[in-house]
Amino acid sequence: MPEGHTVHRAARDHDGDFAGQRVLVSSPQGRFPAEELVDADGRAHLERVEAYGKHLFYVFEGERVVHVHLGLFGKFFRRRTPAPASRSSTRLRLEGEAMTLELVGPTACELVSVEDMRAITARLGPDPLREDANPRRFYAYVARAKAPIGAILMDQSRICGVGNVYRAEVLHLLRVHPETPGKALPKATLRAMWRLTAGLLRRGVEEKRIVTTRGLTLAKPRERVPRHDSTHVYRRRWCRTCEGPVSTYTLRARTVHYCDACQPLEAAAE
DNA sequence: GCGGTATGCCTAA
DNA sequence: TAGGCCTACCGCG
Repeated sequence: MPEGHTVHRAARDHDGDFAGQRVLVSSPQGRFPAEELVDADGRAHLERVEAYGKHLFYVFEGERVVHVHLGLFGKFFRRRTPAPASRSSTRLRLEGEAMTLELVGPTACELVSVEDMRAITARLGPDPLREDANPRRFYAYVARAKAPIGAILMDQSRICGVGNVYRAEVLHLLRVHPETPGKALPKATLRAMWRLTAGLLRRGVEEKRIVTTRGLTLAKPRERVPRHDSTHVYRRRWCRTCEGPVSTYTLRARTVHYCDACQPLEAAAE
């Protein structure tokens, strides 16, 4: 689940659940130093929760920040308070007035300072899900990059929040081959790429899952797009658009999915 | 119960 | 580029 949409949705939900409260903080698994954050009653005052790309920041009183990165396996379990007993693998547990949160399997869950938080976000490219995002940094880099666009989209220092699923789907919808060098892409295609990425990510935040089919509009409340129909090429054997075979190869240790017929290399590189 | 798989990313060589 | 981290889930038997 964890591409940018998951993280931004978590920030929104958790901010609503806990911001402004003295939250009971613990680490049933013992690998997060909750005792360094809490007062004698086991609680700490949470001011707000913020997302930047795939990074989450829980900002507590006193400029103390819990930095979370879900990695490949990380997952949240959100329940009403009082919640049932924690599973033993729970790295971080937050108990608020109405909701209780458990975090399992994250790559990062650490107590940092506000300066550390700034240093982390400073390393990231613009995030299409943030109001303050400036896509010009992305355009400027791609316009002179020899690197394939398929690699650039996954590079969090160039554009952040995009993962393997959105990469495959954005390139497919724009009919761009993943091996196209950045600088071969027309400016108009780049602008469309940013807008499409932002639109798909926003839809993901609302639907709490990645759906790139059936346009950018949200599914009707009860109309759940079946899993096998939620992407065009990602993890599919046959292209949803042309029904031809989906090709895969490994680029920087990640499997790229694309359709050779819909995304020819020449066409994209004019 | 076991083995394979996954939407990520860091480090060593 | 390969390996490691770390967990849930699913299909198979």
